[in-house]
Amino acid sequence: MIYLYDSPLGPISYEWDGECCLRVWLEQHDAEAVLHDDPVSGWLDGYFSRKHVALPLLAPPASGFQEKMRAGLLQIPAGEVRTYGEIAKQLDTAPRAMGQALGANPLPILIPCHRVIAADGLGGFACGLEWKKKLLKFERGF
DNA sequence: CCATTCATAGCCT
DNA sequence: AGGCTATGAATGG
Repeated sequence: MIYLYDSPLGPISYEWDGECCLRVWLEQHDAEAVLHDDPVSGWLDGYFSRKHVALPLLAPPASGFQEKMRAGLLQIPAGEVRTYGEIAKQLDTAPRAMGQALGANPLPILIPCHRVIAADGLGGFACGLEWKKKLLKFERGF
């Protein structure tokens, strides 16, 4: 089931099967219902009110690498950023692979892929650069 | 200082 | 298997 969450930064849709969060869109996808009583919306409430809430159960990573990447990203404190290169070194992989894996990440925001930027500029963002800018701007207030 | 090139590893078709 | 990156470092003008 896909739900819609109306965040201060824009519409967020997510698929929730009652157990774990399967995927997240940074747009009004094909939301079938508006619900505010599951761990995902609870986490989003916490995020946007700058409180720490435990992550809901997430869809299992598609690969072992994505699992490592997830763990690495979750170590980044809110309001801070890393470069693709730094994460790559930490995970003992190549910077380019990071972009690929991050772009394939089905769970933006929950997995804070927006806190990863290029060594010189902003880098890219699968769901639109505007979101990345907005999220980083929001997190600067942490 | 800008443009091009290449090494690199994981993802998609 | 081959092509495509949300990169980065090195090179050449």
